[in-house]
Amino acid sequence: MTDTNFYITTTLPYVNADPHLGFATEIVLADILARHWRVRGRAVFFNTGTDEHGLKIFRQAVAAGLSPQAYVNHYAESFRRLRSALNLSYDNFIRTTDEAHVVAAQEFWRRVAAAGHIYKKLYPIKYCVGCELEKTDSELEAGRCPLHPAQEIEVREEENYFFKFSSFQKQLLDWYNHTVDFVIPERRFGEIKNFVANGLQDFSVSRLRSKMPWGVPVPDDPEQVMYVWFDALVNYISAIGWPTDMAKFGEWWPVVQLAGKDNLRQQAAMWQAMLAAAGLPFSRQVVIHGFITSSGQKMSKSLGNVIDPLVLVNDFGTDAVRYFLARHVHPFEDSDVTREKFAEAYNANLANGLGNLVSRLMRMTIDYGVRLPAESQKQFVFSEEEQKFLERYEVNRVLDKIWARVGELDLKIQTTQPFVLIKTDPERAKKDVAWCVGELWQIASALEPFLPATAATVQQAISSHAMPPPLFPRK
RNA sequence: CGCGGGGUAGAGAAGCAGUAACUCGAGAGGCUCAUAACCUCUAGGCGCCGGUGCAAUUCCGGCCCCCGCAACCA
Repeated sequence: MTDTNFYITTTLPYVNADPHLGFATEIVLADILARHWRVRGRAVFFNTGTDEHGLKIFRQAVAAGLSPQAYVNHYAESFRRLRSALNLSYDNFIRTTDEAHVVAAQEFWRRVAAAGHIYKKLYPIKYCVGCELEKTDSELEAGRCPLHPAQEIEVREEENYFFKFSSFQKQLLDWYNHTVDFVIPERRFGEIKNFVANGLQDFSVSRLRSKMPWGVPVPDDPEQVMYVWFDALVNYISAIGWPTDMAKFGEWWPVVQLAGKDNLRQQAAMWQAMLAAAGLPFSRQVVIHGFITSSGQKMSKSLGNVIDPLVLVNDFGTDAVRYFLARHVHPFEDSDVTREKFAEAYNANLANGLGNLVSRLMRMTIDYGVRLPAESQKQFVFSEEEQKFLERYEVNRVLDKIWARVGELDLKIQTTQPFVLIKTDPERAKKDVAWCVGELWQIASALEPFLPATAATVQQAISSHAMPPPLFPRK
């Protein structure tokens, strides 16, 4: 990534369910950042896609009576639908089952192995005979499977490949200490420094093919497939041409990665160590956001509090959803979202705020015959403050600023009262309205990365001197 | 003493030593260009107990309560 180029990526969601609001938030944030940099004149490469290998998918496909490929095709499609639903401007949609990605993952493995960072060892796994499943420690309660507490957990040995994560501790810490803003926000950076400083354990990067065939084959070992994480993370480089198109790779790397807090380790430590092991530079930045809860609880089907982003889009419109996710979901902290909160923000800020402002101003503009000069319809720059917020990923603060301007404009109309003056001092009234329309143009321009369609509608109304349809009807 | 984050008006959310922003919601006025919209005013708050300071929401100590993580998972 050069000074003029900007490479941003979301994490690749695992395709074992339809897209949820959390991922929608992440990808909308990425889209806003991408659009904003384009406005500011940088070339942008915006990547997203789907993570499609692994045991969970394999099992669910089998349970659904589908081939894994058919199963992931179905979900990849459902994630692709987000593009139009949320008006996303990504440049690339990578699937980890894409041939080019599979080849890249294998090449990546070869390089890491050739550098001596992968080894094979026997690995004890905890197995619940009742479930017929391997269990992680966090799934066990008091050393027993919560579903089959009467049965002993069996320890079985399996031979897997391991990645020498532990040898990268010093390199990671050095990097962290020399890169002030590598992980954002700072609190998360502290967490990962702490984690790495406390010591790293090598992790398993393959699975027995006989147990789990749905993965990228390990080069030169027909018995094993890559563990899903190892292959999926490589997408960040395979998406920009590594290893076949190194010119393209050099143009865009390193990347700014967005991820949820559950992904901190994988993105900020494991993946960085993998890059180092392959002799590649670290990422530029890892931005960690929070989770979305609903009524104080994690969204889950059994609680019935799941909010489907596509339903919101259907009921309120694309820009309304983008608006809400960008301003009313905190960029870094967990946020509680309910349909009520959404509707409240919609009515207060979109219908009564922006939408109403456009109506009242356009009415006067047209009735009084006020036109915004063409040259005023060109210049736009984000204020320094707005730029700073965007660079810190605080998109909510930028919207706060923009909505403050909406409020000021409403106030301006109230104080100057052009609708009264038009009867006694029409010149004065028209001048005031002209100023207001100029400001409205600026507001619309600032809104472009956030609400692209709305921004265009407002600008179109101003330049064509025509009343737009109500932007956000009250609900 | 496993690690970490946090408790600011009904809700969300800034500030982090010197009259406690802002948004929504509530109450009372005003206006008429507008999507029963808009403007003004009002009520209401720093979890608890100590300490340091001229001054503490802000620093220090203790307590209480939430919430993550602890190697599957946005």
